[in-house]
Amino acid sequence: MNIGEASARSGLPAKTIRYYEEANVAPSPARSTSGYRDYGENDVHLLRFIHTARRLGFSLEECRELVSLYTDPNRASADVKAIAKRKIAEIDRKLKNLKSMKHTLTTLIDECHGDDRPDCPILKGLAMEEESEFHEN
Amino acid sequence: MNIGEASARSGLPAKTIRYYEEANVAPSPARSTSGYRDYGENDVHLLRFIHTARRLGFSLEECRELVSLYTDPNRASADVKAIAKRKIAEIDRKLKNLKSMKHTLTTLIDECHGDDRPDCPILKGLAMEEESEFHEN
DNA sequence: TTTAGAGATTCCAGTTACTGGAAGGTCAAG
DNA sequence: CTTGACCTTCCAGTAACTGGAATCTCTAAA
Repeated sequence: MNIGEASARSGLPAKTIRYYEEANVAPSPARSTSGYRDYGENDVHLLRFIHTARRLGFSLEECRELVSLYTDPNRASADVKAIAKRKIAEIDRKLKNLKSMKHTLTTLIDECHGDDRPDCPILKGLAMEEESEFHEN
Repeated sequence: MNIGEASARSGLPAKTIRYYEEANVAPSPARSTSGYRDYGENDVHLLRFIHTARRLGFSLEECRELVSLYTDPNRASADVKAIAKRKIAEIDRKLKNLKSMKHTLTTLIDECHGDDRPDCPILKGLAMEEESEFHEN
């Protein structure tokens, strides 16, 4: 099948599929005489696999790792588990920071009357001297 | 004060301060005869303001907006409130997706025995045909 | 048969928000 | 006077694409 169909069936834009191929994440399929990429069912599976991994927050680098684990019949599931665990820890950090951000903004908004008067607690809150309760990204 | 001190006092790396200046987010301070940037207290306030806004998840574009609101004595706090509200909605979307990601990964990990056997539920989960329960980024 | 349109190809540029490094100028201390 | 820390500018690179230009190729209709 052409890249358009592979795109429709994997959910990845054609441009992105080409980019992934260039970046050695997605497979390099056979080419037709006219140079069109020709994908098979297995390729679509792999593209969907990558798509899902990306949406789960894995970087392209991690996807490369995951794909090689996926295609390697001798892989150890312990390797995969370790990657997934690292990812969860990272997600927890992000959740923590986002919650803190939301709290700060919500507090700020609650204190803001939102009229046309020129003093605004949100701007004041952003300008505060002390460190806020969240650190790092 | 030199950029190094402004950096220490605002928490922003010197490189980043220069970049912000180039990007019209941070102020362009006066220069000494030798070309060194010379920051004042107000500049440091503004840099801290920008730093906080960035950590709260505002893009540089939004920071530009916020800074102009901050420095404009005729600003309406309603404008600021609107930006903050947009930001909160965005944070909520991110929280939702991250939670969903975490749930999926946790489920996958729980099912994974993590030994050296070659079949791994995580990889299987990633390869599943059906759409997962989360959509968009 | 021609022709229009969709879809394919490659390559180049731009995005966001920095970060690193090179090459060189300046400043204060010893 | 030299050393080392600090400053300057500029160039390149990062991640993960996205958009656009110029150019094929394929299919179906007039």
